[in-house]
Amino acid sequence: MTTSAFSFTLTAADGAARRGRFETPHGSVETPAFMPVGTQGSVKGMLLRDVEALGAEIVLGNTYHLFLRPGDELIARRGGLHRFIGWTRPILTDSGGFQVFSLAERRRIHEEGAEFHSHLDGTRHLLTPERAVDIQARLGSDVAMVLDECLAYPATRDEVASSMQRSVRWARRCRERFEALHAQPPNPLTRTNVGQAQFGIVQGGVFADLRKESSDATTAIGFEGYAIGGLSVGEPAELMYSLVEETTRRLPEGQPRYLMGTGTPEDLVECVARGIDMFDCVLPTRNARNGQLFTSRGRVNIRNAKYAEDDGPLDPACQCYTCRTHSRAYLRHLFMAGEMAARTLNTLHNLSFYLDTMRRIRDAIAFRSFETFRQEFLRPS
RNA sequence: GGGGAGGUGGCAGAGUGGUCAAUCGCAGCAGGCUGUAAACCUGCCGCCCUAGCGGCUACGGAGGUUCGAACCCUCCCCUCCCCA
Repeated sequence: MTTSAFSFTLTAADGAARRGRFETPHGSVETPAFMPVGTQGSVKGMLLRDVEALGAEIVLGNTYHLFLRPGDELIARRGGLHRFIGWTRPILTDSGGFQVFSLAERRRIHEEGAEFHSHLDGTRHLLTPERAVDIQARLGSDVAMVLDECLAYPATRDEVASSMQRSVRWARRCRERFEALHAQPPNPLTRTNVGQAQFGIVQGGVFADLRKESSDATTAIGFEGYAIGGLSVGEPAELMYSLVEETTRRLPEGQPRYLMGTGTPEDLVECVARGIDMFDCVLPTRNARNGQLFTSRGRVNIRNAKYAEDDGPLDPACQCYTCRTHSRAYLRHLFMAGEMAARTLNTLHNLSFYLDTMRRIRDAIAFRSFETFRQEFLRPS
């Protein structure tokens, strides 16, 4: 059994920016791509029907969350995550490595894996690299991530080095398990993983030499794609950009590069400029639910009193349903009144803005006008 | 007419001699959020300002007691409840 269902093709380049497409068992994804986050099998505040209508070609799911609830075996019995949630396009699952960071006070980490106290009921669970692979195989995502340790910023060089080296060892174990699973004929619990790809994750904090060491070690293992993890955790944006730039230079040209957990609209443009092909981030969805909207003219906090009688659209340059249909005054009213529709309309807009930005980025690369686009985007009128 | 309860910052509601510009909540104002424990979190919220253990005005009104009153006393105004 091979992983031949996954392939990546570069179709254009403009400077370091790349335009491409990857194929999965559930269809293709145009890159650079933004992947809405659907941690628990739902993009919060949205119907997946509408996420698809916005042009999202792939969404995220999370190993840790889906393992705890409703359980990966339950999902496998339903035919896998796609069938379970009613999403026919590609899905990428994160490994739970981010929860090693975000739930730090509820977990203990050792060589074998990460031990969590469930945030739901306190029960103890051991997430090992092998287990993370098995769970994602049962979920049947198109792209599975290796289990890594996402470290907090700042951290000392020694802490980052030993953590990064452990992430490499974990990546090796993940790959071995992945290949072992694919070497066996599909069984009822793993048939969902046919054609699944696995991405390695580069760590190394803000230390360029450690990033380099991690890149080399991770690419030596060999994955279908490579992610850059452990960034956008509080370090200055310029530092992140330079680390992204140095890291992508060491990654294989012909394989997708995924910057995990990033970022602001500006981050997307800046990191595409440095060779990134894939992004995911909770900012558009979370901030939407909290009243902050991303627009062509900057961020809008719809709670602000100055919008109470603003009859204009949220973003005059946006064609999404929210902007075509409703005024800022109405959106503010809905939000202040705590109406669910406020969250949905806001999320719809923010995702639309992100996905539209990616579309424009792709077009700009294809037309070799990416640098012009970038200058205009970062200097909004 | 008789009896009872009460009037505190936008609302609601603590406080009942000093550490009270006054708990908590709501509403309001502003900020934050980057592989989602997040429809969440933080700050401000009498007025003024050089924003401070700063100045001023304050707990229905007017007096009074006291070194000191939102808290005690007197009178007045007002509200609510019960019985006639």
